[in-house]
Formats: sequence, structure tokens, C-alpha cells
Amino acid sequence: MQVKLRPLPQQVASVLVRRIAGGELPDGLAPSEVQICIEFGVSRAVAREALKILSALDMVEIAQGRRINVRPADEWDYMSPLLVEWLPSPQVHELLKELHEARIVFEPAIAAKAAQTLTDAGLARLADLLDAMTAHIDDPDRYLELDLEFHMEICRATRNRILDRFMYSSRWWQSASRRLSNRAPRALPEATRHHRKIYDALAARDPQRAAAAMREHLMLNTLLLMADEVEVG
Amino acid sequence: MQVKLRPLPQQVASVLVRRIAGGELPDGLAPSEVQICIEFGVSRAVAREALKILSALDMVEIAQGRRINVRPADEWDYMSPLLVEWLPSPQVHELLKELHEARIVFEPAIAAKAAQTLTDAGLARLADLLDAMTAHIDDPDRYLELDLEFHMEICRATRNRILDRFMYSSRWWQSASRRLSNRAPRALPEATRHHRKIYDALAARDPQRAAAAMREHLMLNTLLLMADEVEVG
DNA sequence: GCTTATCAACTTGTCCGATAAGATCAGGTT
DNA sequence: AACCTGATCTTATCGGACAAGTTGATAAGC
Repeated sequence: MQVKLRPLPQQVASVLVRRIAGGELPDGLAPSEVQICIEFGVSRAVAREALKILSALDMVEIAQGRRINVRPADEWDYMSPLLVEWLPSPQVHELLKELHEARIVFEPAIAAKAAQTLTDAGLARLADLLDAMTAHIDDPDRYLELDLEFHMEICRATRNRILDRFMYSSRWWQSASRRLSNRAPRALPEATRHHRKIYDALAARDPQRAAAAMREHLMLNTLLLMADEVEVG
Repeated sequence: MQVKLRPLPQQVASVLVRRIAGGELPDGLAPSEVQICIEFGVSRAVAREALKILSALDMVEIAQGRRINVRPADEWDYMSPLLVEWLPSPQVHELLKELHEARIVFEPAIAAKAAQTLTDAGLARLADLLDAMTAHIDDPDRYLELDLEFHMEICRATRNRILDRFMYSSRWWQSASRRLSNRAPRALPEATRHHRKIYDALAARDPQRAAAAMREHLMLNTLLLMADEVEVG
């Protein structure tokens, strides 16, 4: 059976990302298109597309006539699933903590706004998700998917494409956390209680309570992340 | 004198973006690579790169063997400067309002966190920016740049790459608002007072006051946006 | 000596033509 | 009806070529 591989440009790009993230290009110059062709045995079209991917991640700068320049690490697009997938595990673990920190900053505020804009239909969808989660309490993977969908549905209630985009871009934490952590499902019943409190606050259209419940919920996850760190380190 | 044009793929992509955003492809199918080659008189390489750009904006789905599929509009990457630049003005105006709404949701929370993590060096940089703004009170363009830098410096104080990325991605509002609005500089002194209040709260490391001051500041800008809408409409 | 002009070498941008591989659909077979 | 099959569409990859921009060394002029 033939193994289904990713497109060549992505394969090349992933190697380059790891190389750059690993600090193997200290002079700030990435290999030229022809050098990539030779090293990886691919055509220039593939090499070009790979570099375009790096460019879209804000990892390199491309300009006609000049060699490809590596950009400073603090301006890379850490919201991109591709970048997160290709970064070394330690760096992803660090990022995951920062994303979680960011969610603690953002999501209570989102929940507060959602409490003001949520429709009855949206509320019904949240109720359905709650039911589905309790039904899959013994299936952590599926539960996590529903969990994410619950949070995104709340964000969608704000009817704001910018807020929506932030949550959408944060999908990568799902696969990333699965890749990194062996988080036990011991806390799922507790999470369900928190989701219920968030739902109740939203149903009451109470911004303050919604924000507080959301913050409390995310704080629980923080404890789990820390527990993972102890297990891993 | 030769006019400096953008690369061909971007030119083609911009036309396709406008076409898709204008609803000219109701069947959800974008033109194939060859069709683009014929219509625009470019090579397949250019057509491919143009489609890759659309793909990076989450506007289309590319898969081998299948025709290019147009994705639903609510999943496009509205944080991308390219997309915003190419969208028709009315849609950008709508987006600008949503971005502002998002900033009102996010930035007070960011300011609150920054109040806890801000270093003395960061505080000094904010002070410098305040001075620079008062110095350029009569130069609205420069003032707006410094304004943006002030907000980004606050975000940078959280030392969180995800939060940082959100603010960084929001740079496009600067050029977009300049493109759309003839906002008079009449409110700059008022904005300066608000910046001062934010700075004082941060200097006091008071999260609550920082958040409140930030919210108040952004509310002022809201009034200006509304004023623009009256002028335009 | 210093500046400036020029050119060679290198880079990315664009073009063309060809083949490989996946998807789709209409016919035909069972 | 279900299953094969092949023609025909699509995108993916290849190879070579030339255009256009950048860089740096060299040579000309002051």
C-alpha cells in the first residue's frame, strides 16, 4: 500500500522551518532556490513554493535579485497551524502555554460580549453541544473536539469576523496539545460543570457572570497544562 | 519613468479576490489554472501562485484533480493586509467597524495583563512615545503611527507571542482607515489625555484602571468612526 | 586617493512545453 | 443495481530558458 505523503513543497518547507527554528542559519540567509533544488532533488517550482510558504509564515523575506532573508523569530506567524506543526516540541510546548495565557485574556471578554449578542438559536446550539459532551464523557478525543466547538460557538455569537478569526486560528492548539500531552480525562466531569456555568450565565445574558465562569473554566485547564509539564519534565 | 508594478501573481490574485468578494462566482467554482492563463495572458506558474495566495487567505480550496473550490466568506482570513487591501471599500468599512469592536473587547484585557507584567524599560518606552505624540500633535499621519506603536508596545509588555501576533496582524487598520476616512485631527488632544490616563494606570500597575482607561480611549475612536459614516453615507 | 561607471555573476521573476497523478463522469459489463 | 473501465478533465512536478533586479569587483575618470 502506497503511503500518502504531503505535497513536496510542504515537505521541503517543513525541513526549512525546523532548520531555521533550530538556529542553523545564523547569518540570516536562507538557501537560494537552486541550492534547495540540489539538496532536496526537486524542481525549482517546488523550491519556490516551499519558500513562498515560509514567506507566508513571515519567516523569510523574498525580493527579486536579493537572497532570501530570515526574519526575526518574534515576528513569525505563530497562529499558523503549519508553523506550529513543524516547530520542535519544546518550542510548541512553550507556545501552547502562551496561547493558553492568551485565551485567559481574550475569552472571558468574548464571553461577556457574547452574553449581550447571543441569539436563542445560538443558545440552543450551545445546549446541544453540552448534551453531546456529556454523552461523550468517556471519549476524550471527541470530547475535546466538542469542547473547542463550544468555545467557537460562543465566539460566533458575537457576530464579529475578527474575533471569530482569532478563535478559528487557534484551532491548532487542539492537535498540538494532543501531540504533546498525555492529559488524562480525569478532569472532564469538572470541565462539564464549568461549561454548564458558562451556559447558564449566557442564558441569563449576564456578561459579568459569563466572563467569570469562562475565566474559571480556563484556569482549570491551566492546572492540567502544568501537570503535564511535571509529567514530561 | 517606469511605473513600479506589483508582481504578476498579486495582480491576478487581486482581481480574483474582487471577483469572488463581488459574488461573481455563485457556483462556488473558481476558474482553473489554464482558464486564468488564457484570460490574463500569463503563464501557468503565475496563475498557480495567484491561486496559492487565495488559498493562503482561506478563500479557496486547492486539491489535485479537483477544480478550485470557493470557500464560505465567513472563514476568509480577514486579518490579512492583502485581503483587506483588495476588498471593495464598503466591505472594508464594515470590517473596520468589526475590528474596532474587537479591539474594544481585547485591548482592555491586554492592558490589564500588561499592568502586571510591564517592566520599567517598557514603561520608559511608553513615556517616550507619549512625548513623541505630543510633539507631532499637528501631524495626524505621524500621530496615528505613534498611536499604533503605543498600543503595540503595551501588548508587547505581556511578553506573549499570541497576543503580540494579534496586534501585529491588526496593523492593516492603519492604512485601511487612512484609505477610507477623512477623519479630522480635532480629537487628537482628547486622545492624548486618554493615552496619559492609560500610561498612569500602567505606571501604577493597576490592571482595573488600565483596562478602564483603555476602554474609554477606544470608545472615543468609536465615535469618530461613526462620525465618518455620517459624512460618507 | 577617491568617486564613479561598467560589467560579470548571482539571485528571483516569468515563460513555455511536457509528463505524472488524482478526480470525475459517461458507458459498458456483470 | 453494482462494479469495472477508459476518456477527459483537473492539479502536481519536472526541465530548460530568458528577463529583470541586486551585488560586488574592476576599471575609468577626476
